[in-house]
Amino acid sequence: MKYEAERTQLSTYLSGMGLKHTKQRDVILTIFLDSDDHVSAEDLYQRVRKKSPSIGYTTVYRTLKLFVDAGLAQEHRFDDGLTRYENEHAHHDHLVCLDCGKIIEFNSELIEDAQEKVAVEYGFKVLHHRHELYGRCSDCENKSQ
Amino acid sequence: MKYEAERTQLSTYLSGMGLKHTKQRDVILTIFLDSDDHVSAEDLYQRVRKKSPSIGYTTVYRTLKLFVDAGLAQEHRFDDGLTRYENEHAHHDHLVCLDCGKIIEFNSELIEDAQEKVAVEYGFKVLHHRHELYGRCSDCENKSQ
DNA sequence: TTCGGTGCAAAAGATTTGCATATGT
DNA sequence: ACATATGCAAATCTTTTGCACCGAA
Repeated sequence: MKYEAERTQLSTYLSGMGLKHTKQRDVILTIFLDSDDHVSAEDLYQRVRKKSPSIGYTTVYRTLKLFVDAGLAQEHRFDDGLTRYENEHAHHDHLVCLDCGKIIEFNSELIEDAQEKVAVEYGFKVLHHRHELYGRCSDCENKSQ
Repeated sequence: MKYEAERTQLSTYLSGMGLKHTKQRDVILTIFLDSDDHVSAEDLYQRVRKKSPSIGYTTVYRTLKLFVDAGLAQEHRFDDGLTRYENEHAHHDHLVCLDCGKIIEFNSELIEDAQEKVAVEYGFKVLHHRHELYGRCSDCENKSQ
């Protein structure tokens, strides 16, 4: 079964907190895991209602918060003013091409290490971070020359 | 006179765009430049009304947008859901405390270098970037233990 | 005098909460 | 049976807009 790890993680969290495992939570989890990286509550609600029209917006909203608490999702606020939820999978950062809009994921041990040094310097405990490089990808750079 | 450069920049922008130089804009600019780095419209309004109670929230709000257009301020949305405006100065990144909301600025040559390595690796030309570390500041970390 | 600016009130957009009912344990 | 979950409606919170009056150029 797909998403076994996530289901287990949620179940563990639910029983550990004396919370219930409901049909709604199951449906929402499945659709959330199948969605693009950054869904808003509204996005997800629209997808959920196609599959289960009886599920309300509030439940989707509260379930996303639950996922955050359970460590399955991260909340992010972007410049369009919407709160989006990101499926917490292997950490990565982004290169965003301002010409073609392409988004490239990257990972850099060097950056993570340097970041940790900064955190230590300020006595700051980092829980998560966001790092985005905006510019021109190689394709667009070549095209414009 | 303090803030001469900023005043000139604003005046130039205003006349260039056929806009007017008003008392309100002057008051708001002065207080904005004297404020901490990351003020929300509400923050600034509270300070402004102490000095000039007749100035409305809407004017503060619209004036901040004006500052952004004039290149005097940058709009920034952090993950706490508020829009904040920062006086546009030398580049820096942010540490954001998820408990108390404090925002600390930092600069790291190490990170900038590591970032450049990533860019080269992907043939990416970086024009600007955004790097935020979310977590707990030393004060909150100590408090909770 | 003319056109942008201001301030109020109200709209809009998104998130959050209260409450009666439904449901998992 | 009991405590949590759900779904609706309504409240909040923040950002934005409409409009009549004001004021700088």
